[in-house]
Amino acid sequence: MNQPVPKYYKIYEELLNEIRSGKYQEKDLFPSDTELVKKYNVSRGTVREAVKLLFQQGYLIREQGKGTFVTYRKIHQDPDRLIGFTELMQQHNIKPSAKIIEKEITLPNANIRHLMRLENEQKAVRLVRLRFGDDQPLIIERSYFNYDLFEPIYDMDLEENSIFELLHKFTETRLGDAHQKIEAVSAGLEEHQLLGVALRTPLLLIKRLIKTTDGLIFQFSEDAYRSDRINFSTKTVPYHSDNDLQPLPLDLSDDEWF
Amino acid sequence: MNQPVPKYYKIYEELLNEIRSGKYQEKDLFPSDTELVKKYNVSRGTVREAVKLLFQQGYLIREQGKGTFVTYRKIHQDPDRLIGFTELMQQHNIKPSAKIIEKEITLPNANIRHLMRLENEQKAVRLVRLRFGDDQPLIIERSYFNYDLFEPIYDMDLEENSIFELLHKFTETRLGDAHQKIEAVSAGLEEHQLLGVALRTPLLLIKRLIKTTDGLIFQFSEDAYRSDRINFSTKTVPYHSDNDLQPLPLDLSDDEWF
DNA sequence: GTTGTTTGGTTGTCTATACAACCTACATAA
DNA sequence: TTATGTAGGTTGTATAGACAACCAAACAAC
Repeated sequence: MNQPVPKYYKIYEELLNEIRSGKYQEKDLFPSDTELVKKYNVSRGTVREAVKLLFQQGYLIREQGKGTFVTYRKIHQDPDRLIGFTELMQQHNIKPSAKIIEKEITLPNANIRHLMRLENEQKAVRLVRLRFGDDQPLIIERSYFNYDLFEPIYDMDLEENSIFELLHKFTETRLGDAHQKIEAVSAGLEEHQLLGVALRTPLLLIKRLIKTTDGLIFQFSEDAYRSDRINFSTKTVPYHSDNDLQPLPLDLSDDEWF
Repeated sequence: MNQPVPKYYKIYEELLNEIRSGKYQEKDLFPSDTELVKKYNVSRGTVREAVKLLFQQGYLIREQGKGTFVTYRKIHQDPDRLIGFTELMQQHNIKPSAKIIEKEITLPNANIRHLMRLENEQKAVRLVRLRFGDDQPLIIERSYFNYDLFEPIYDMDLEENSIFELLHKFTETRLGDAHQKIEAVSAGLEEHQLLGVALRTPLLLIKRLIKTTDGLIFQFSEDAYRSDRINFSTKTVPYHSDNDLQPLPLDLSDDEWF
C-alpha cells in the first residue's frame, strides 16, 4: 500500500503542463477556483492546494478580488528536476552543450567516500564536463556519481543529454533533496584553460550533494561558474498567507542590475 | 477596514516565540494538531496553516504517524527580519559588531537613483560598514538607504545595533520582499585593508535590493563576504505536499563538507 | 459629468467532519 | 521467544459549507 499520489498533486502537474505549453497568455487570467472545482470535480480546498503550489513556485499571482494570473518569470526553477542547466539554457534560448573532459570508474579517496556514504569497495564514476551556452564555456563541472546508480547510463551520450533526464528516463532512481554551498574561488590553470578566463579570475564554486528518494547519495559535484556570465539570484518574500522564500537561484540576465 | 491579522498567523507567531524561547527541546515533541486545536479553540485546518508556516521555515519536522518535532537548525532564517547578520552570529554564539567606515547624506548617481526609484531631488544615505564576528572582519557592507525612510534612525548607534531592528522599533516602515544576486569578485585594495585578506582574494559579493511593504525601495547594498569564513548554503527539497524550496542561505559551519 | 451604491465574482479565512496512511506499543497466539 | 495482529494516536488528504475582504463594472442619484 504505497502512498498514492494525492489529487491536488495530479491537478498541480496538469496545470503546470498547461502553463508550460503556453496555454495561458502572459499576465492573462487563469481559471478561478470555482471553475477548477467544476473542471476537476473536487472540492475547493483541493484545487487551492494545487494552485498554491504553482503560486509558491512563481508561476501564478493571485490577487484578492481580481483573480489569478499567469506570470512567465525569467527566473523560475522546477524543484522536481532540480538545477537544470539544460532547462535554464533553453529558457534563455541559448544552445546548451557539453564536452567531457574526464570520465572513469574509480575508487575515490576517503573524503569523498565519507561524503557520499560509500562503503570501502563501492566504486564511483568520476566525471568532469565543460558546459557551454551558445558554444561559450560557462561551467566546469567536476562530479562523482554513485556507480551502482549511474551504471545504466554510463555508456550513454553525456555530451548531448542532461544526466538528470537520462536518469529519469532509463532508470528507476528518483532524485530527492539536495544541499548546496556557494563559495568564491580563484581560477587556476585548468579553469583558465577550459573556461578561457584569466588566471585568478574569481569564480563561483557550487558544491552540491544530491540524494535519491531512497536516501542514497547520487552525486557530489563541484561546479565552477564564470561569474561574469552566470549569477545566482534569490527573491525573498515576506509575510503572506502562503508563501515562503521563492524558489530560486540560477539566472543569466543582468538587466536592471547593471 | 484593513485586512485583519488572520488567526493562523497569530498562532504562528505565538508558536514561533515559544520555539525561539527554547520551550521545546531539540528533536523533542511538539504539540499535535489536536492538542493545538484544543489550546487555541480553532479548527484543525487553522492550526495546520500555522504549523505549515513553521514547517516551511525549517523550525519543525512532521512525520506521518509519529508526530511533529522541533529542529533547532544551524541554518534557518527568518523571512520577516530578513538576512539577519546579527541573528546569524547569535545563533553561532559569535559576538557580532560593526564599524562605520563611511556615513553621509548624499545625492547618488543616476544608476543608483534609477535602481532605487529615487526622484531627482531625493537624497540617500550612503553607509559603509565593516562587520565583525568575534572581532574578526567578515563583511564589507556598502549600502544606500532611502533617506526619507532612514532619517528617524540616522543618528542612532549603527555600530552596536541591527539596522533592521532599529527600523522595526522606532519607525512604522516594514520591510517587504528582497532581491539578491550573488557573484564572485576579487579583493581590491579596500577589501585587502579592511578584511585583512590578500589582494585578489576571491570574495562573494551579494547585491541586494530591499523593498518596504509599501513598495518603496529601502536599501540597495553590495556586501562583500570573506568566502573562507562565510558560505551560503541552500537545501532543495523535492516533491512533498507542502514544501517548496527550503528557506535559505547564510551559513557559517563547514562541518561535513570538509 | 461626478459621485455614491449595489451587485456579482474572486480570493482569503475558518469551521466541522471524515477517512486514509502510518507509527508505536501492547496484547495475543504460535 | 517470536510473530502477529489489534488499538489508539498522529499526520495527510479531501469534502462541503460559510462568511469576510476586495475588486470591477453597472447602475442610480445628484
